Amino acid sequence: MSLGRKARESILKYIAENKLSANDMLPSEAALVEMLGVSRHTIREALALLEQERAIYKIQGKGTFVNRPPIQIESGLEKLESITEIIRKFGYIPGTKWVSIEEEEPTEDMVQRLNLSPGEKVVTFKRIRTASGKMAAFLIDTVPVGILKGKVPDKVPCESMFDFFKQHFNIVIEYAASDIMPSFPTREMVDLLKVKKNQLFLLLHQIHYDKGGHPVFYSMDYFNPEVFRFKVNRWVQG
Amino acid sequence: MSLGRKARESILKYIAENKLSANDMLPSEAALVEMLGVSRHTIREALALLEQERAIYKIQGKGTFVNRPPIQIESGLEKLESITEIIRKFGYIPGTKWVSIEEEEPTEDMVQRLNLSPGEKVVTFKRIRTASGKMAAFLIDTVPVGILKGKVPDKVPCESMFDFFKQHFNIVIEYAASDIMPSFPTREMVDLLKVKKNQLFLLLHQIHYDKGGHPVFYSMDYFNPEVFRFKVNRWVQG
DNA sequence: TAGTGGTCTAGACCACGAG
DNA sequence: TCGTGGTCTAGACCACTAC
Repeated sequence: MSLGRKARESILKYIAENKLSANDMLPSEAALVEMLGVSRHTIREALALLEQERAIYKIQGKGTFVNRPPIQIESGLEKLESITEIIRKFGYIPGTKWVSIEEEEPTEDMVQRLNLSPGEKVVTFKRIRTASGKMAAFLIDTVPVGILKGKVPDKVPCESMFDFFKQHFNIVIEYAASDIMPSFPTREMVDLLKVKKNQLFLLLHQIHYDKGGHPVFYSMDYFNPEVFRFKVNRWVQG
Repeated sequence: MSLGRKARESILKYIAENKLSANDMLPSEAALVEMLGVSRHTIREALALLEQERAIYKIQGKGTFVNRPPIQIESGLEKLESITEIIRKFGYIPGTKWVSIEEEEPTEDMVQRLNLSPGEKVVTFKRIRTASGKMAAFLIDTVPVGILKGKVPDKVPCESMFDFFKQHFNIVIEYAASDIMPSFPTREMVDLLKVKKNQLFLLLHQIHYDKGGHPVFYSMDYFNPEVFRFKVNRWVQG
């Protein structure tokens, strides 16, 4: 953990211990330098982090102030996390049941969305995710064979596709463009999961991109709303 | 204009003049220091700006690279807009059919969510929103009478509640915490809207806050997914 | 005038990636 | 091993706010 991160923690601790509330002024940067024994650059790094999180705000010439607290800090759908992380955050134990890994011809849609080369096939991964044993989500991930270096893996040793791409192909997912919609289960899900035909699911269609903006994989995630409460934090202008 | 900003311009100019394209490597930070005659700190400031704009990306140990330019991101649910604006953005003509405006006793939930004073009542606004005549959404807005200065309006002269609060009470909505879930229509909706009992809706439960972080109103919005395609842009870490 | 955050410099060492 | 970006220090001056 960097000194900047540590300074961030210390400042948060200071706010809590001294019971600072909305619009209270923090110690000046010079004072924080003395208090925490680090350089001003490091203090400003910590303050920049807190400002990004909307925990504080600065006014030149006046000082640094605590932001209105009642804004919930809980992160919502706008933050891209692996489903494993999300299940843990909800206090459940994540589990996975593999359904299938198959090489397929891509649909026209997929060719466009994943920017596939002519003739390039895709590999489809199907999984059931569980939260403390309860059916939480049904996941269909579609990956170009090119990304997998032409090989169709017979096993994926990771809980999360993010870890899989990071560890085996050094690809870091950074961004996902998601369509979100209500949905009934597919016939396959009714058979596999023993859910009712008219049970409600939240369906996310997502294209995942790496740092360079290249599409890496497509996913169709059916979430069980009885397990998850989905949140979105929405800002004007942002 | 700061040196950092100027350096940003110079780097963009460099990219254009040397015709760098996606994934081409930029000169190293040390090289840019020499080229532009400023300190490394300033160069890093300029690069941070460009990285935020997603014009470039960095990989530690390797270098700094030009990003793929056409990463144009349609704004999604994470941006808070009035439904009127959203309908317009989809190319439809927004319309409103008023259902009712009624003063009510708040539920316990509502007392907590809207931080109501003891005994404070709420006013419930029910509307049908249409998009070029098609049923687009069913909206239930719940407002503390305190916000309305104790009066129950018999009409709302605005298309959007945001405009209503801005124009009549000088309250600017800045943020909403939303729960998002799939839903069937309520019995009221089935009667009013002539929709099928098992038609799918996307339901958003939202608390709207003003700039000061005070809750202003609660809304339950049932969206017709046949009219809207909902998007969320999701980032790692952000 | 004094105190605050904003910008900038010069220099150092560390962590990562590739040959 | 070398070059890259990541982190950190010490010190300087500027711009804005308040008194």
